[in-house]
Amino acid sequence: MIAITLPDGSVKEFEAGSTPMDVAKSISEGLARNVISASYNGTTVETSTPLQKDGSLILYTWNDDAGKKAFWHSSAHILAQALEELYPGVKLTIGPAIENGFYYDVDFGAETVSEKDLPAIEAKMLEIARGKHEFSIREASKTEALSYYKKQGNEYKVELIEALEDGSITFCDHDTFTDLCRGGHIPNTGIVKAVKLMSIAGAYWRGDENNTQLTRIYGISFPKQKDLTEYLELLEEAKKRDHRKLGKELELFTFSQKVGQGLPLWLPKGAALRERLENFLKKAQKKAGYEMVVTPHIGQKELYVTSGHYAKYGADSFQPIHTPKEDEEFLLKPMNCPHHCEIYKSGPWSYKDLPKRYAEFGTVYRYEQSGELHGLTRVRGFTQDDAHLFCTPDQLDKEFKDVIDLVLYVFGSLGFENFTAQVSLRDPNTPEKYIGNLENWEKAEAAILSAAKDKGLNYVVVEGEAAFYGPKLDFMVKDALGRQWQLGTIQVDYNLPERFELEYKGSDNEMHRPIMIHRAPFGSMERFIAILLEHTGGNFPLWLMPEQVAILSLSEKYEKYAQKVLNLLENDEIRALVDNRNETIGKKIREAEMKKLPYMLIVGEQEEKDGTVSVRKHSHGDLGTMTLSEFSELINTEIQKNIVEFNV
RNA sequence: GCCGAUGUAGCUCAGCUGGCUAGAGCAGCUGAUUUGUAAUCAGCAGGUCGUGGGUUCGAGUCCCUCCAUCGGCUCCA
Repeated sequence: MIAITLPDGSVKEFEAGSTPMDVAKSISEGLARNVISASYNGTTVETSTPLQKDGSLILYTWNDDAGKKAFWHSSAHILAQALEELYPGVKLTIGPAIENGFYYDVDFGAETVSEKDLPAIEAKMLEIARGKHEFSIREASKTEALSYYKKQGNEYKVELIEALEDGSITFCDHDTFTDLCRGGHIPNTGIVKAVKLMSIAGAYWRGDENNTQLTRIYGISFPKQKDLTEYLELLEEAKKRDHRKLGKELELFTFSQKVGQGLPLWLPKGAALRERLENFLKKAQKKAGYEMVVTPHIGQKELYVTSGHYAKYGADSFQPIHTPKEDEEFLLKPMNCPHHCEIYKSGPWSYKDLPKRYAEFGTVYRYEQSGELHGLTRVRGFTQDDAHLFCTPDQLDKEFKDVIDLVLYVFGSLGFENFTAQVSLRDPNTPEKYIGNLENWEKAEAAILSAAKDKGLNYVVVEGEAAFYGPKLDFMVKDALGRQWQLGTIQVDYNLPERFELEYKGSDNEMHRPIMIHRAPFGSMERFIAILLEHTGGNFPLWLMPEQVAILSLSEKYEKYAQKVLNLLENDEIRALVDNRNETIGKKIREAEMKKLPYMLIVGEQEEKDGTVSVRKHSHGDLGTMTLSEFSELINTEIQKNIVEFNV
């Protein structure tokens, strides 16, 4: 007999060799029907794995993340079998579960498979699923495993197996299909009732662009057809919040083939929104002791040679600008830091002058690969809400923490609650990617980790995500489709001060090197506004709205009164417009609703007589009649509600 | 940059296997209407079918080049 501990703490005795499914059956028949995966002593097991010793068992259903993972991983096996049947000779590589669904990377050889082929593959998958084939794990020796795939001529699986230890290799079988697999499947294929193959894409073997490009097929599957329908509806809803679509509809920004790809053009309403955001941050920065600076959009090549940017990115950047004079080369600035270093260098500083905090909404240009451009979230010309802090080692911790507070203030004020704090460290295996010495890197990384810890941030650590000059604390936010984007960033840098030979005089009358903090709470205006658009669906907080109120005249007869209302609102610094077109009130309301105008004021005979307005709120409907001062108060209360002052 | 897809009027889209002067709705303009909480009616105008080449008696439709966009990969100072 073995003792099995369940998540509620209860311990039950079972015969050795009982399976998680047996345990589920002993608890309830309903659970046995729904259990699709399990973990034993912290390791994923099959529901059919015989348990031989005491331990703690967790049973998973579709409602658990681990259950979904097993479900989708198993679906990837079904996809692989379908592909083998439809495309004999296809070489399988890897097929994991992902956040939403699964994919399988395969090598089709000379054959081209496109989206048109997906329905046929889906049909095959469902046919296999309906066969209710059981998944079963078996162990295999390394020799056996190697010879199996060598016979198939599958060099990818051979490479994978060669990296595995003999004795730890398992295969998973179902129906006629076999795959190298470490386990974690649902009991049988029949549980998969709905499948949708989403897209097809190229993906490099092992994520390295020097390797063969494989074909990746993305899919998602569900235990009920209804779940799939709901998921697809959710995706449709998300598409409505796409910032590219909303940006066009709300007349915020546009692109022009003639100007060039990745170079956004800000329309009047977008520019107004942007300016408001800038002012919001400027105000907080002023309180936090920042000073604004302004630097040019280009700089001599030498500047970037000094900073290291030229060596690192020179070949992949916009190429140098040549002047009539020979041997003169300028680069479009890809970053503001070198310029700010030179500002620091413009005067001698004592430790009493530090920290210096130079801020600039600095526009930079980076030659991003064409396939990488994406609306406003990845562009070639963008404006960073940049600042560089130069401080003494003693000041570093406090300065860093103050910046964290500022970033949290910005995120909080704009409603970004679901962000991930990510400590981005260097990859110790690729030192050639970074400048500076190890000692400085370790100091910088330690500074970030301890500040993040002290601040109680819930953060993840990711190696290999650091900038080439220093580690970062990044604030990641997801877009409407769940893709993660880096918005705010704070970086500790010991290297640029060294390269630019920055100094200050210490209390010991000796020269010392300051430490530099790079930081951008928004990240860039472009990306921040894009993500803000997707989060709010275009319904920005009232204080940010380019237009807050539309005054809709019932007919042209009331134009004078509408104009009077407009003037009074403008006196209260409320942004309003008059719609006095020769259209029905229904149409004016409809258009104002579609433009997401927060408030509509309807004025007609009655209102003019009483000196009132009839108030309608976007997506809430009629709020009734009120006097203008009542309305003014209503709207100002709402505006104030959103604005929290930044306290240092 | 790589893999796959897409590109028709300002916007959203139709145009089957190549065949008369390329269509619709919305937006625009003109006129009528002067309106009470999500589309008033009528008329008019608007397109080198992304670009350049090719096949063909004939190309929006087939083939190639390039450009841009979309979904991924790689990259992201």
